[in-house]
Parts: sequence; C-alpha cells; structure tokens
Amino acid sequence: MLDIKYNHKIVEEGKYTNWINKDYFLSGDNTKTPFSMILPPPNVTGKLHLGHAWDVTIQDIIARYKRMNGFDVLWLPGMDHAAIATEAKVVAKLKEQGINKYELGREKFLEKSWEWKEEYAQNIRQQWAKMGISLDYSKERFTLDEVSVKAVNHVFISMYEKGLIYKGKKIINWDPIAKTALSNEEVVYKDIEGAFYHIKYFIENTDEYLDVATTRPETLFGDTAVAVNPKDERYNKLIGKNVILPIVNKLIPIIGDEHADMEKGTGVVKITPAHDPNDFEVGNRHNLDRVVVINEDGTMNENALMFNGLDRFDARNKLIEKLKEEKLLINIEKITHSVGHSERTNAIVEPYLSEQWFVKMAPLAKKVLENQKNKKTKVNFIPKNQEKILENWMNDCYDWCISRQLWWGIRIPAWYKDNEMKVQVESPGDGWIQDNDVLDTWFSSALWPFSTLGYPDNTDLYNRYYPTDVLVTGYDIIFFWVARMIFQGLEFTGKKPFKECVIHGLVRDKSGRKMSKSLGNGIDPMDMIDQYGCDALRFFLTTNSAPGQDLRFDEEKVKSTWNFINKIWNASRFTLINTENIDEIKLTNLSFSDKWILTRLQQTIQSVTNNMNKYEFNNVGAELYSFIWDDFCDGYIEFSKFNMDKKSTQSTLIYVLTNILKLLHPFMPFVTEEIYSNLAIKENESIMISDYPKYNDNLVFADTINLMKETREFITKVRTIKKDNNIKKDSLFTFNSSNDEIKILISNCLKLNDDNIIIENQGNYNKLQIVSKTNILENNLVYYYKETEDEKNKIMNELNKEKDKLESSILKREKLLSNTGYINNAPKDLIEEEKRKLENEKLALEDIVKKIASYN
RNA sequence: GGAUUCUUAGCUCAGUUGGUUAGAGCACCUGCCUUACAAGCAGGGGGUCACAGGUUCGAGUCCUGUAGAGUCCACCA
Repeated sequence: MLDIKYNHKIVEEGKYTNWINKDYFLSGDNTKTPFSMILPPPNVTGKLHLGHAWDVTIQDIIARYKRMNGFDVLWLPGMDHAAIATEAKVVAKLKEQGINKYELGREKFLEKSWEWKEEYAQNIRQQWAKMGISLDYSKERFTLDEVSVKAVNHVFISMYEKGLIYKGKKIINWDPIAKTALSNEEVVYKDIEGAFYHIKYFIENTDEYLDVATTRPETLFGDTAVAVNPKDERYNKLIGKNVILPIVNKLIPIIGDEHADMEKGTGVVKITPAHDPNDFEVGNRHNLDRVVVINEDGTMNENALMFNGLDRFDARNKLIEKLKEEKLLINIEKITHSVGHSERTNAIVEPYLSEQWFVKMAPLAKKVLENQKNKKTKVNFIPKNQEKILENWMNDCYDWCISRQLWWGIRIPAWYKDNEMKVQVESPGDGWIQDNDVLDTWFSSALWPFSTLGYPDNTDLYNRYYPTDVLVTGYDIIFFWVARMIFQGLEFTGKKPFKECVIHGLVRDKSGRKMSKSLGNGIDPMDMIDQYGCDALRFFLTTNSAPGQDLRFDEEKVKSTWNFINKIWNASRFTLINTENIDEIKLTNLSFSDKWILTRLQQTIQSVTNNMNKYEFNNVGAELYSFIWDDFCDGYIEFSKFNMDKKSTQSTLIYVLTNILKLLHPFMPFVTEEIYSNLAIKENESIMISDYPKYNDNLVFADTINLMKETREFITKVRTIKKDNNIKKDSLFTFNSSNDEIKILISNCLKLNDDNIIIENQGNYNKLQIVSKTNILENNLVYYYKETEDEKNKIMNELNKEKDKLESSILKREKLLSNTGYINNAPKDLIEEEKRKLENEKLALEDIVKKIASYN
C-alpha cells in the first residue's frame, strides 16, 4: 500500500536501473514500425542545465508515448567533442597545473582531453539517468568515434571533389586566446565602452589633413589606402592624391569607393585590407596590398615598428600617446559600440587575414530553400513559424569557415608535400604531412542524424531508422545545427534528416533574464530533482509554455506540480484501499456517475492524444490536470464514497485510474510506475510497456455530460446560498427530480437525509431562496429559516440581481437570434444551443418573478 | 536597417480553423481536521484582452497603424 504522502526520493529510487536491466529502452523489434530520434549531443564540457532538462524531457515524452503506441523506438544518445569549448577548458585546467598546451605537445594534450571527456561523459550519463530518460544506450555515439570520423572524412573529401569545399585566404574571425579561426556563428557581439580616435592623415605636399576616425588605431600600420565616396564633393577632388600614413610616414593613396559612407563619421575611412572584411573587399577592387600587423596571439608584428611584440591593446594605448606627441591626434570621442567576442574564450575577436578551409554555402542553401517549398519533402517545424527563421538564414548566408587551429577534433584529411596538396584519408606516402588543423565541431554534428547510424556504409540501422522522425531542439540552435543538418542530409543522403523539427524556447529566470553563468542565475536541474522530484520538474518544464515560447522558471510552480503529484498519489491511495479485493474489472451495470466519468475519460483520451500528436504538451498538461483534479478527485471519488458497495464503482475507479496513469506516464515516468505496480489488476509488469489508452466509443454516454454539469452546478449553487446566508446543516429544504440517481447524488453531496428534506410546509421557517429551475430539477429547492428584516432585504436584493441578469441575458440572446446574419452564417448546433439556453433562462426568469411576488 | 516573438487577473501563463458570460496555477477573502490528500476540502472576489482604426452577423483571435518589451541577423571606418 502507498504511504500517506508522496515521497519522490523513495519513488524514484532504483526504477531507472530496473528499466535498463529489463532492456525496455532498447530498439530493434523488427515486428514493429520504427520510430527514431537522435538526441542533440550535449558538449562534454560540463553539467546539463535546465535547458537540457527541458529538451530531453520533451524527447522522452515523445519516446515513451510512441513506445506505448506500439512503435519500435530508437532514441539514440550521444555527446559532442565540442572542439574549441572543450579544448579551452582543458587548456585552462592544464594551466592551473602549470602546464602549457604547446609544451605538452599534441599527442599528450589529446590524451588529457580524452581523460576529460571520459570524466564528463560519465557525469552526463548520471544526469540523464536522474532525468529518467529512455535512451537506447546500446547505440550511444561520440562525435570522435570511428563511425563519426569515417562519415566526416567521406563527406569532406566528397565536398572537396564537388567543389563545395575550398581552401582560401580570407578575412576570418580570429580568436587570439585559442589561436584559432572561428565561424561567424561563434562570435558574440557585446556592447563595450570604446572610442573613435580621430587621426590626422596629412595630404601629400600640403598642410592639409584628412580627419580619419577609427576604433582600432593600432591597425593603421596595415593601412594601404584612405577611401572617400566618389560622390562626396568635400573630398572627391582629392582622389588619386596620397596621404602620409602617420608614424609610418609612407604614402598611401586616396581612393574613391562606395564603401565610404558620406553620412558616417567624417566620411573618410582608412582601408586595412588584412584586418577588416569590408576593407578586404575594397582592397580587392583597388588592388591594394594586404599588410598583416598582428600576430596569432594578438601581439603586434614587425610591421608595427616600435610596437613590435606588444599586445594589441598595449600597442593601442602607446600609439595614442605617440600620436599625441606628434600632434597627429585630433580628439578622442568616447562611444559604446558592439565588439565581437569569442563565444568560448571571450577574447575580443580580431578580423584576420588567413588561409582557411571554407564550405561554399550558396548551392547548399539553395537546395534547402527549394526542398522547403516541396510539401512532401520539406522538414515540418513545430511551431510552423520557425521555418521562416531557417529560410531567412538560408537566404542570406556566406561561406562557412570550417578549419580550426586546434588539436581536439577531427583532423582535416588533406596532405601536403612541397607545393602539392592531396585530399584523402590515408597518407599519400613518404614526406607527406597532414594538415594541422581540425574541423569545426559543427561539421561533425551536421552529419549526426546519419553518421550515428553508420553512413556512408549501407547499414541495417541506417536503412531502418533514417530519415529520423523527430528532432527536438531550441530555436537558438537553428543556425548552428538544424540548418546544417538539413543541407548535409539533402546533399549526402538525398533525404531530409528528420521529418519534423520540434522547436522549444529558452529557460529564463524568474524575472525573465536569460540564465547564464555570468549572471549567476542558473538553476541546477539536479537540485530541483532533489527537492521536488524528477516527475515534478518534468511536468513543470513541459506543460508551462506554448510551443516555441520561452519558459520562465518559477520554483513555486515546480512546488505546485509536486502538490499535483501528491494529489494523484492520494487519489491512487483511495482507489487502492477500495479496490484491494477486486479480481476483475467489469464495466457493467454502470451508475450515472460511472457513466459520466468514463465518458469524461474518453473525451480526455481523445483530446490528449490529439494534442500529443501535435506536440502541444501544455494543452495535454491542462487537460490532464483538470480531468484528474476536478473530475476524478473532486467529482467521481466523492460520488464513489456512497456507491462503494457497487462492483461497477470499484471497477470504474481502478479502470479510470489505470488510464490516468498511462496518460501521465510519458510526463511522470517514476510515480506512475510506482502506483501502477501497486494496482490489484494490471496487464503488464511495467507501465512502460503497457498500451497507451485508446478512445473507446462503447464507454461514451454522451448525455451524462450535461446532466452531470447541471447537477454539479446546482450543488455549487446550493452551497453558495448556504454559505452566503450562513445556513446550518439542520436547515430544512426540498427539491425534486425525476431522475432518482441524480436525486440520490445531490442528497449525498449536500448531506441531506429524510429529516431535513421536506416537501411541504414551513413551520417556523421562512422561505429563503429558490434555486432556479433547470432541465433536470424541478421546482426544486427551498431553504427555510427565520430571517430578520435585514436578511430579507438582502435576499430580495439577490433575487432582483439575479432577475436583472437573466433579463439582460435573454435580451441579448433574442437580439442575436433575430439577427439574420447570425442565423444564416453561424453553425446550426450553435444556434440550437443558443435557443435552448434562451428557453432555460426564460423558465428561470418566470420562477424568479414568482418567488419575488410570493415573497412580498 | 531587416526579420521575428510578445503585450490577457496582483504575479506567471493558456486561449485550436473568428462563435455562449475570456480560463488555469500561485497569491487574496470566507468557512471547514467532511479519515485518500490541511501540500487538503467547500465557497468567493478579481480582467473595458497595450492603444487607435478596419473587415465581419460576430474579433482576445484576422488586417492596418501607434506605443512598449524581448530575441536573432546585418552594420558598427
């Protein structure tokens, strides 16, 4: 038997291990229809946060739901090596121990990185277990696994051969701390305090100068021109002349280029082709030299003359001093501007001319856009509006820099000897040296939906489970990952990698801020599990926002979810206590309330299933919450208390509870398993492998719904009257109904007995109020008691208020029903319903009017 | 500059293809230990759905505009 209170710690103990031991999470039953999902692989850099918890719970709900619906579910777990993120952490850890990455050497460093990976992978698996998620561990993958590396090499070589990958010298984002190139997506812009430095560039052979403003004065050593707009009448006559580059004292030309914006700054812009992407383009147009002035580590090089070897920011300060001395500095204008930072090391990113590998995006993006136009082959996003984000990005993207000057990752399969290059996996022979760089971590993750299944080999796994059915992830990762999986999937498998893409939002803190380490407002999901249990956390995370919307974390809500589970626990306790000796479930000779709750259950099953299929878990949550709490607990269980001698009641109790547990199981795997295991009658050894409830028309008694609604409203109304008028239990009153079952139900709920139900007479009592007539209850209820003059007035007020309300409502309905537009256009049943209500209200009004008259 | 989401009760949020008198949780008020649950039960109060127009028989929902908030992309000499 269940304890008096729900204890999540006891309930969750041991269940996950048991499920694993029973092989419930394994895929591979070929008699069933396959259903596959790939878990977005977390980085092996740290702990799972609430966003992960949300993401995996959505997937687990889908997996468990599909499994209970008879599918062979493959939910494939894995982790991402997270090239730069992990490398940065390992470097930092080594630094604490006084070890330098470069002194350690590539091989030793990789050993340390693998140690790190093993440690963190173990943490992550423990957290998955705590979350109760049903992953098929027999298929677990890592992005540096042999299968993954094989796919990556295959794809790289093939793209190179197709001309979709090329090596080129371009301006890329350079992280001077990690000393690697970054893609644009790995750069985060932050507003910081900076300045416009206005510098004098004297025009050759004159005393005149141009006022050139820059935020990065140290790059002036790399200036190879000054540009003005050809339409700018202030300056265009100067085009073709030279200016003297300050400090360096060499001559550079004044050129005319559209890039110079007349509205912006002074209208004059210095051109540094090696250190600015726009200037690079200008340089190409005008055939300018590209002078690199900064080293890989962010120090200045010999081109910076006396600042050679200084850090770029030191050099900036010293240069400004120098310019002041030379009277070349006009002024310093303080500004706040946004500056790119490395996502992982937080270093200020330097636009840097360097030779890197790129993926040519245009043809791939085009493929995605075209595929999205085809209803049959497109990836369906949930919610649908997220498709626009993808299209937006695909419409406007530039080539993807995929080489990283790191060690932790998949090494680029290119080999060099003298001036020759060969792109292949194996070394072409003696003297050939492999490219030192590794690939962007997203290059391997982009192949994840098929590399994990064995692609490019023709494996059974790949054939059975690809394309996958659903991918679940946050909208923040559409560019990084979703888009890239789609174009790689289309390019290499000829198919979309997943049929549906369920997008969720971000978890925010209580005041709506993003959760982040720097703000220190992060919540550890493991703490929440410890306090409220995994089931409460899961239900909270997945039922408190609409699809695609952000979720504000509120511990109070997790707490109230715990209360809900405790409620389920106690309803189960009640059911178990009263069905201990039952040996079969027999849904015959059903009472009115049995029929009603069974019908409500069927309605709930239908609606929940519908919402589950649409991934609208917030609706499922609301549906289950109100069915369980309002209908089952507050309604049916209360009614069952005076019907418990009936076999049908016991059967209905256990039948409805069993169905409730199954409907809840995808959301709350632990507590539903615990209660299920205590049922007197059950079909399976575990709820996990039981069948999901199916709508059953034989258990629908449609007419009970309105009857029960009216009955319960009536009961509420009487209680309200009693309460408002401070009527004690022993008051006398009467009501009548042609339906005996309803009569009994009301008597019981209102705790009436023969002594205080009277049909006639008032004795010492006065009439108090009559509850309005309804379809099922006739001339029904009168309370009697002695009242004071004040009370009398109060009652009259109430009656008049009720009368006014009815009158205005009737007027409104009559107006509506005489509106030909409404009659012609509104659905028929809606009009019928309206007419019915009008009739009822008229009856009720008649009643009230009579009562008011008799009162006086 | 472009895109996108949002604005509904004191707070946090739902609200399906337009269709009765707009819902929930928490908070609030009143009364109850009615043996499944006081982390509960019973009852109650609280919203001119940001604002202004428009379409419609009918708008929280669709369209246009305004204001405010968030996010992404681009720019940032």
